[in-house]
Amino acid sequence: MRERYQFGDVEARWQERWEQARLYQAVEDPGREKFYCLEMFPYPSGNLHMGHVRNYSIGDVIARFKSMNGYNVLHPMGWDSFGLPAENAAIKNKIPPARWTLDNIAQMRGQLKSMGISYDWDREVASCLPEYYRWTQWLFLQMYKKGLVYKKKAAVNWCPGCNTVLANEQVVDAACERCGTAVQKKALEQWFFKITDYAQDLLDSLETLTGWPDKVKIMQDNWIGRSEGARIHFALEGAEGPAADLPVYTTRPDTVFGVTYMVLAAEHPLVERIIAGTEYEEPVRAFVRKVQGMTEVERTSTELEKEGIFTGAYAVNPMNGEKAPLWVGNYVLLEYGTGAVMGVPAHDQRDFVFAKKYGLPIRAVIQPEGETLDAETMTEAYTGDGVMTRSGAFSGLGNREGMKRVAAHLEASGSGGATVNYRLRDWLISRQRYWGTPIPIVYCEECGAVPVPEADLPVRLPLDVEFLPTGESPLNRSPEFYETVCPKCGKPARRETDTMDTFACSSWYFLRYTDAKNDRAPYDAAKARYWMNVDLYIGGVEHAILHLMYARFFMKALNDLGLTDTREPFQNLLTQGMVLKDGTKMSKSKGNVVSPEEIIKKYGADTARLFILFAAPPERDLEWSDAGVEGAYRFLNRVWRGIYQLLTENPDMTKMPSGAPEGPLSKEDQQMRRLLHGTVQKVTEDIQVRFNFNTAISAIMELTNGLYLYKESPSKHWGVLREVTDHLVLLLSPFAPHIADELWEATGHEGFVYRQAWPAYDRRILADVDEVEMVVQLNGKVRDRMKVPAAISREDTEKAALALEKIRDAVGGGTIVKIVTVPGKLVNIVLR
RNA sequence: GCCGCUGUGGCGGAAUAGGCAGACGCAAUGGACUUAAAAUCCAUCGAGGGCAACCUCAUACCGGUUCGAGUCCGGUCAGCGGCACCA
Repeated sequence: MRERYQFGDVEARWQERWEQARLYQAVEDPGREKFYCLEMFPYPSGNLHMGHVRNYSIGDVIARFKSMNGYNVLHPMGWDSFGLPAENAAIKNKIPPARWTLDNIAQMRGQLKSMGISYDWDREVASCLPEYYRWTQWLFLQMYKKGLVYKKKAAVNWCPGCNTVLANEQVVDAACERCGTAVQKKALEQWFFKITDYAQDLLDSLETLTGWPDKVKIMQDNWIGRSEGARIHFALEGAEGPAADLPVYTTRPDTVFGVTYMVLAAEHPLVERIIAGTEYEEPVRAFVRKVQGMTEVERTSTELEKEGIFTGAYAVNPMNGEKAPLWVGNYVLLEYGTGAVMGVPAHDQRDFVFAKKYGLPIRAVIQPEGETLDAETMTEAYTGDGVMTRSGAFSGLGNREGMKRVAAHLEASGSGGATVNYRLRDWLISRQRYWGTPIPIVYCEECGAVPVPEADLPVRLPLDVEFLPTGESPLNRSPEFYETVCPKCGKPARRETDTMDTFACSSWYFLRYTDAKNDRAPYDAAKARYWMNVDLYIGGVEHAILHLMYARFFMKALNDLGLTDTREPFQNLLTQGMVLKDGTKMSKSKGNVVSPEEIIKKYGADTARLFILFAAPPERDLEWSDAGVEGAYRFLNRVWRGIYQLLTENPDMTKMPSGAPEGPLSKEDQQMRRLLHGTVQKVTEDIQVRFNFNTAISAIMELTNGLYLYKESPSKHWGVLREVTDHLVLLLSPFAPHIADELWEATGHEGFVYRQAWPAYDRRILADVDEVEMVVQLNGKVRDRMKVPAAISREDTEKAALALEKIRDAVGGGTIVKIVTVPGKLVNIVLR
C-alpha cells in the first residue's frame, strides 16, 4: 500500500478489474430476490453534466447497497438518442444525425465509465438504433390494432422554431419547451395515442403509488384535471333533430335556471352554420378572424378582456324552455368540454364580467344563507353555496342537492345528465421531423392508412439524406423512403413521413433492459416478469408529468394487450434536485458550468461522487462548492492515511481476527465498538429508509474521527481496530467504490467489496451501556446534566436530579408541581 | 386565482416519534510542526452580557396547545414549483 492515495491509478485499476470480472452483469435467478434500480437514461448531448453525475451517483449507492444486502440487482444504462439537437447539429455542422449521435454516445459512455458506476453494459440500449426502434414501431402497431392510436385533424400546437407540432405537455407558457418560440395553432392531420381512455385509471392508481413523492402525484392529478358536472343539451332554435343539438358542459348544473345567454368558442363548427346568409355573417366572421389572429399567449391570458358578438341565433334551455341568445366569445376554449358554455352571470365571475359589458340580464338563482342577492346591486358573481330560487320545481333545495337532482332530471328527460370531464388531452405523437422512430403506416389511395406488417419491421430511417437549413424533414424529399407499395393491395403507396415523439421511445425502455438483445420480441415475457417493476426510479422532477405519465400510460396499455403483468412501471420514485452554482442552474450562457470531466481528472470519481452526495439530501437543490469538493477529497485521504498508519504500525494486522478480545474490555474499546455499531445502524437506515446519503456520510466521517482517537489510545486492541477498518471500508463502498476496493485489498481481503455482505450491527453492543448522561430541566430549560447508571429506576433518577446542587439551589423555597421523567433522556422539574 | 413545497449560524446542512438547537463538513481565526511553503495536527467558532462559574436571547413573523415546540395547531410575510379564461 502506498503512503499517499493516488486516485488516478486506483480508479483506473479497479474499473478495469470490474469489467474483466463482469462484476455488474445481471443474470436472472428465480432463487434470488431481484432489485431493479434505474436512472433516467440521458439524451446523448455529448457531455456529462453535474446533474447526470448526481443522478447516477444516487442510483449507484442504492444498487451497490442492495447488492451487498443480497439482492440480485439489475442496474442498466442506455441512451434516449432520437431528437431534435441531432438534426440541428446536422444542419449547422453538416454531420449526419446518426454519426453525431453515435459519436456523442461513445464520448459519454467513456465519461460514464470513468465514474465507476455499477452498470451492466451488456444491456445498453440506444433508442435510435433499428434493433430498438423496431420494437417501438411494433408496440405502436399493437396499440393501433387495439384502437389506441388514431389520426385526426385537429388544432394543434405548431412550433415555427422547430418546424414541428408539439404535444400539449411540451407547451410551456404558450411557447415551445425546447426552443422557447411562441407556439401557433394549426389545423393539421396528426397521430394521437388515446391516453384519455386511461384518464381515470391514471388518476385512480396514483393512490397505489405509495413510493412516489406526493408532489409528483399532485402534479399529475392536476394535469389530468378531473371535474364532475353535467352535460346539458340545449336546442338550437329553428333547427330540427341532430342539427339542433347544442351540448354544454358545466360543473354547476344547479345554476341552469340562471342561464341568460350562451357562448360558443370562435372555432366551434356551429358558428358558420348559424350565421350563413344572415346579417350577422360578416361581423361575426370578422370577430372570429380577430380572435384567431391572436397568439396563444394573448388568447389564453386571463388578462385578456372578455369580448363576444351576438350570432342572431337562440338556444332553448331544456329545463325551462327559455330562449337564450347565442354569442361567440373569446374566452371559450374549443378543446375543453364541448366548446360551448352556458352563461350564468350571477354565479360565474367570467360570465358576470361578460354580461355587464354587453348588458345581458343577470339572474340570481342561488341565494346565500342570510342574504338576498339582487342582480341590480351585485358587483361580482356569487359562486358559493346556497339555496336554489327561481328554479321551478327545484326552488328551495340546497344547491349541492340541487346539482344531483338537476342532473337526474336531465338524464330522465333525455337532455343530458351527470358526467365527468378531464383536462387531459390525447397524446399527439407525430412529428414532422427526420431523427425519430418512423411511424409504421403506409397510405394507399384504395385502402387508406394501412399499418406496416410486423414482418416488414423495422421501417428503417434512411441514413444518406441531405439536410436543408429550412428544417423541413428530409424524409419528405426521399422518394426511396416514401415510395412503397400498399401492404394490402400491392398498388403504389406512400409511406408516412412523420416520426414519433421521442417520448414514445422512452415510454418502454425499462422493459427493453430486461431483455435488451432480443431480436424476436421487444422482450421475453418471463424475463420481464422476473425483473419488473422498477424498484427504484431516479431522475429529475422536470419529468413529473411528461415522461412519467406517458410511461404509466404505456404500461397500462401494454398490460391490457397482455404484454405485461403489471399496470404501473415504477414502484418507487426519487426525484432529485438540480445542481446549482451561485444560486442558479448551471448553464453555458451563464458561464457557471463545472465540468464533471475536469473534476474527475483533478480529484477522482470517488471524490466527485462523495461531495455531491454529501452536500445535500437528494431531493433538494444542491449548491456546487469547490471548497466542498476539497473537503470530500481531504476526507478520503484521511481514511486512507488512517489505515496506512495502522498497517505501517502493525503489518500483521491483516492476519488478526476481527472483533473484540475475550475478557473485559477497556472503556475505550467499548466506546469504539459502540460507535462502530451505531454507525453501521445509522448508515444502513439512512440509505435504506430515508435516502439521506448526506447524513450517512457524516456518520462515516464521525466513525473515522473516532478511529483516529482510538488508534492513539494506549489500550487499543488490534482485533477491534480490524473490525473498525473492515466495516469502515464496507460502509464507504457504495459512495466511493474505487478507494473501498483498494483498501479492502490492502487490509488483506480477497474479492470485490461489491460481493461482500453489508455489515451487520449488534444491538447488544449498542445496548451495553452502564452509565447514561441525562439532562435536568427546570420548567423545560436545561439547568444541569448528570451521569446515572443505565438501569436506574424512575424514583432514583428523580432523587438524583433533586440532589444536584444547582437544582437544590434553584428549587429553594418554590413548590414542585410535578416531575416529568423520560428514562435515559431527561428529568423536567416543574416549579411554580 | 387554485394546488403544493420551503424558511435553522458567515455557507452547505443536522436534529429520524414533541425531549440537550446547530451533528458532520466548508469558510474564518489563533497555535504546533517546518529554514519556508504545502500537507497534517491542536484549539476557538449563533448573538449579547460577565473576570469567572454562569446568565439572557435565538430555528422568517404573531399567537395557541404542552411540563417541554425547529418539530403540532391557527394566522401573517417571503421565496420556489405546478396548473390556470378548464365553464
